[in-house]
Amino acid sequence: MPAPLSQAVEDYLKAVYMLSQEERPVTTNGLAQRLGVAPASVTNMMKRLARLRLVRHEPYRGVTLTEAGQKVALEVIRHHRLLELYLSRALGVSLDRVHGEADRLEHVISEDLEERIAASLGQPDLDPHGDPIPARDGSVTVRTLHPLTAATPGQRGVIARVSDRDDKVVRYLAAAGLLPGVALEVTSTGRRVEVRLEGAPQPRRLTAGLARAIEIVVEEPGAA
Amino acid sequence: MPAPLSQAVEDYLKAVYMLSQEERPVTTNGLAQRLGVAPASVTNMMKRLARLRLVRHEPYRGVTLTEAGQKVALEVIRHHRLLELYLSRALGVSLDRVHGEADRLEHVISEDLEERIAASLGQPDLDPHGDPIPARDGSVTVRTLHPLTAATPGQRGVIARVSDRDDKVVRYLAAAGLLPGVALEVTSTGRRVEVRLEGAPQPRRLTAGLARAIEIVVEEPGAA
DNA sequence: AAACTAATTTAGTCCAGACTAATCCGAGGT
DNA sequence: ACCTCGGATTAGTCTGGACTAAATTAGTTT
Repeated sequence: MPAPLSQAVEDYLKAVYMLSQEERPVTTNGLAQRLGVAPASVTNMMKRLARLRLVRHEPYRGVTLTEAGQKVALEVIRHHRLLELYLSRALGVSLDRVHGEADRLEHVISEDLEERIAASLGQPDLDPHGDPIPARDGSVTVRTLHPLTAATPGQRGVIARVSDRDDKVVRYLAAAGLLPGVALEVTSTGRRVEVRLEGAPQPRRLTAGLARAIEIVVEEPGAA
Repeated sequence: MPAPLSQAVEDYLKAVYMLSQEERPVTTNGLAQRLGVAPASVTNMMKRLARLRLVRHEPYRGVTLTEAGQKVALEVIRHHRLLELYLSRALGVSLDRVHGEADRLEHVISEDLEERIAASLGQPDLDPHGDPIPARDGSVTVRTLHPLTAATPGQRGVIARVSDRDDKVVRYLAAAGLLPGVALEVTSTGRRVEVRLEGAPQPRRLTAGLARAIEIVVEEPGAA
């Protein structure tokens, strides 16, 4: 059996996967920034991961995950998102804290525990921020979402995802009731987006940073 | 604020505390064996911990925890035992697996999560093996228990504790129904101990290794 | 095509935590 | 008082994972 992977290795692989979802190619600097680490440290680790056949590293060009590397990344992400949902649902941990807690727990739970958590949640497929939970076999159900920043005035929709990157942002959004599942109408766009929550009389203005953290599913007026 | 302590440091402090409960002085070899590490590594770490004022180290004599060191150890043990109980109760993890799982989780849960777990269990004071869970303030309620190996024939009692050191042993005992809370009568002692469980017609013979893992509270015939 | 710039990689260092091999105490038996 | 022997410590090495400073490369600009 292969030696167990360190927490650091898991973190790097997870970061490569997540960055590759948002921008190609995945750069050294991008990873360094995401991980809060010096670029040289990233290069170093990428060489190690390449030796382990977990990534392909084209010097100066970027990095991609191999099959094996992606498998590890998805496993860690599955842990992370299951834990977020579990902590939120079963223990009432607030939405802005589940991310940090899960970041540490994700590396230490056994497959047995993972499965028990998944079972107790009914094999869910979305975490509390609206991100998909990869299945045990590594498959991910993708939804096509619309960033709130790209909405047009008059559009109605439902919040589908709230980025968990910055817990300050999450804390603010949660306090304002801007959570996955909440219906809203976009009343004005531009530098700042204005939305009116379902049932609320007043629209509410969001800073660019807040709006960027939200994605919605647009309501089809006459969908089947 | 002091730098956060590494997992290794927490493990060593926990081991010092637990060993000191069973034998004085706490020796380098004892720790090495307990931690599955070479004696030289222990000496090394003890010097580091002494510099951090977490232990007092008398070279060639042994080691004791300082106030600060004991506080850390009890905190980790509290985490460990709360987690064991939680995993067992809330997620149905089997008794022989909770220990290993908790050994990894104990280092990564926040104080907030610790408190939520404790609350959801009703601030318990015993873990599923019958070991006391230290309170938040570091106080530990000690019970006087009798090792099964020291019992005399005819004594009746209730299993109060099952050592979690060796999960093979725990697995066996759990399968045999020898768990905390179970009433029994000691039918014969010596090299091998024989006990009859409450309601069982046949006594059951235990190897020395199994008997050593069990402690009981002896039934007072006419207690007030 | 040459030069500049920003990103990347290399080179060298550090610390934590483990190891082995060699040395050193200290307690008990003579 | 001395020797011996097992436990403890020192000395030296290794690996993982981080850092800074210096060198290199790719892409853009002129």
